[in-house]
Amino acid sequence: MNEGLTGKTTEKISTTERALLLEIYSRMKQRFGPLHWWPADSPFEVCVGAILTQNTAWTSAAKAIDTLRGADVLSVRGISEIEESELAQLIRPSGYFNQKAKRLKTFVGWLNGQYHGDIREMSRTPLPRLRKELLSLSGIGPETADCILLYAANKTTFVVDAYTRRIFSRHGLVAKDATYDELKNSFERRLPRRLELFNDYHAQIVETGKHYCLKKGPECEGCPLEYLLEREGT
DNA sequence: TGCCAGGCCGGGT
DNA sequence: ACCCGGCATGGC
Repeated sequence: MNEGLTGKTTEKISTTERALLLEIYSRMKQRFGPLHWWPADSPFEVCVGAILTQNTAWTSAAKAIDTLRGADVLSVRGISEIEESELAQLIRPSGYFNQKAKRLKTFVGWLNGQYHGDIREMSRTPLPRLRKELLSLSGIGPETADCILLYAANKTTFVVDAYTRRIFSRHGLVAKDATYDELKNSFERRLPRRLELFNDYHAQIVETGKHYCLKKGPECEGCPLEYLLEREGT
């Protein structure tokens, strides 16, 4: 029986654990098709979206992004030059607008100072160092950093979010209180280290979560992972 | 009406 | 090293 994907570094990785994660991916992909995330027109918009969607429904973040685009501010220069208080008003629909305005300012300030405001230049930095730099910014935590790394900078890093924890714990595959890094390492050690796989795997998880694993709402009926529950028996 | 959404920070223990 | 209150709008 599966003992769960605990992420302990001493744990041996069996071929069946790897196969299980790949099977889960296969079933999600059969359900939703390839998703080729992230929904954005440019790598910089990915970064903006990653900050604006923190603990917020994507539809709300998308509204704020549309407002920014409409105000012709959805660019490194645009965010850099606009007054922070004015920026906050533009992104009101995304919630936490004062905090997020500051976080966007922090991000572009760093991007300008370190990489001449150039995402491609940023992306040439090796993954471990770039991840540490992002995490050092106030307002960029592990999930936001990994989203930027994976979907804007094309780094092969696995993104963990609320859906990942909820889906995999609901199916008895991880502890409910597993930390971010435990979950991330668990996936990264078991899965082939391929950019396209990491990219689409997280996208499939979010799609699965939105359809079948909200806190309230539809149970697992029709969920691509529903078959995993049969062995639980309460 | 109240709860929830693709987190994170800062201060306290 | 954890724990918690705060942050805020929009949808159901």
